[in-house]
Amino acid sequence: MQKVAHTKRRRGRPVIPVETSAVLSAARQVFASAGYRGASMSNIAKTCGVTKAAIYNHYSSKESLYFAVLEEIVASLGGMIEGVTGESDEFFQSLDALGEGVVRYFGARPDAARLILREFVDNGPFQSGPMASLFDQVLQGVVSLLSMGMAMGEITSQDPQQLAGSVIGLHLHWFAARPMTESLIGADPFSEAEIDKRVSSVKAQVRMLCTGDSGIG
Amino acid sequence: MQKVAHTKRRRGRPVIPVETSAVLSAARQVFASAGYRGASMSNIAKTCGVTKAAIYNHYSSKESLYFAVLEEIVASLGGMIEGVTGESDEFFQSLDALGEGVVRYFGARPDAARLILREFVDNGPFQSGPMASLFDQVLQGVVSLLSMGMAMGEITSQDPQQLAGSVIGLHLHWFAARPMTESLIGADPFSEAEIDKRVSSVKAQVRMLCTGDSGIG
DNA sequence: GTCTATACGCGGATAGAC
DNA sequence: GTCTATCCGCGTATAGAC
Repeated sequence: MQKVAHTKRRRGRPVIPVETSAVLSAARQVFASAGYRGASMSNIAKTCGVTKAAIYNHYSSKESLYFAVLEEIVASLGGMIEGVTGESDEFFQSLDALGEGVVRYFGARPDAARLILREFVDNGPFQSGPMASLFDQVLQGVVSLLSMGMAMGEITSQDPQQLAGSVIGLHLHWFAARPMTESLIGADPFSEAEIDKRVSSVKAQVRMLCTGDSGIG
Repeated sequence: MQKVAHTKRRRGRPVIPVETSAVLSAARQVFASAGYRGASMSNIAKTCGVTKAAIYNHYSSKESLYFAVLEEIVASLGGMIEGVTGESDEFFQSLDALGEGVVRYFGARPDAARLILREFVDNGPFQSGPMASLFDQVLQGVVSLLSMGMAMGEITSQDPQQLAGSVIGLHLHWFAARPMTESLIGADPFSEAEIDKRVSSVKAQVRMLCTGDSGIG
């Protein structure tokens, strides 16, 4: 497919990055739904309409392809977080913005939460390998943020680690365990309407966990 | 191993279930840590000290062994839930007992939460196959319980499905994503001390989500 | 009932033509 | 850079001896 009329192939780096993005996208999808072990290069190749051998010209191994997928995700997620932090001076407005950002991010990218959660359930090579410190930083960042909220008197005093674990679980599980969520709400969790509902619920729930006040009334 | 002195083999069901339990236990462990695809019969066989062929005398296929593992888990979990329901007339005492029961169950069986969560992240054969209706019943049961609490005025009025999804996520994630939890608390989540801490935190958190009151003061 | 040996397919990775 | 063809190891499952 996608046979482009070409005369003699121009020299230098191609303007269109071949179809690396298509490969990455297919890989993301297959890794997310089957897991690292369950995914096969043949499957990924078929999904994006090339052959296995073609993929090996861009990625030296299955693992390197997998790493590329996860790197792109943590980079875009990190960028999103940077974008929303410091938007407001008020503590709970920042926390709301962060929660909304995360929910909308996972809502817009159905594979992301699943891939991240898999890394921890599988004790995967990305989270336990080169990026261990990066994930650890994120965790400690969440704990620090919550601890700061407690020190400021904004959050009811409690164990920040227990709170962090629950808040993260509450975010990831909804989008990662899709069949459960679908069965629960009887609708597509990734539809616009359902994402909006999740955003407002999560905001209220996080505030309830932090202060016992939903922040609505 | 486990060579029992025997003369002529007594007829009928053996008193000691051979070593089916050892196979099941090994299978549970390997399936939990590697996932269905990632687990291999050779690995399971090695773990319990028999050969692959021996396992096939007890279980006709890898899938049937996997099903046996999950059936045992849902049965014991269901039994535990039955045991704690109706222990008290007071709504939140029942809810506390249920939460504590679930946390202690997952805390005592490190593979359980992981296996259950995997089923939903993988859209696995157990949850999407013969036991779909069973899991659905559990989900609807949680929603019903929360809805009832709202009708009784015990729980602040909110979307019960959103609340159920978050509560379930909060329970499962902590024990299923072990490396994350370990990194978060810097200790073994399955140690007695940490389980106790989780129990009290979860109780307080669920009450916060339901009413905004931690129930402690 | 458990073992050894093996059939058979699939998955990751490479060689070499075009 | 992409293709076809192939190597090789691993995984499920079975056959047949003991």
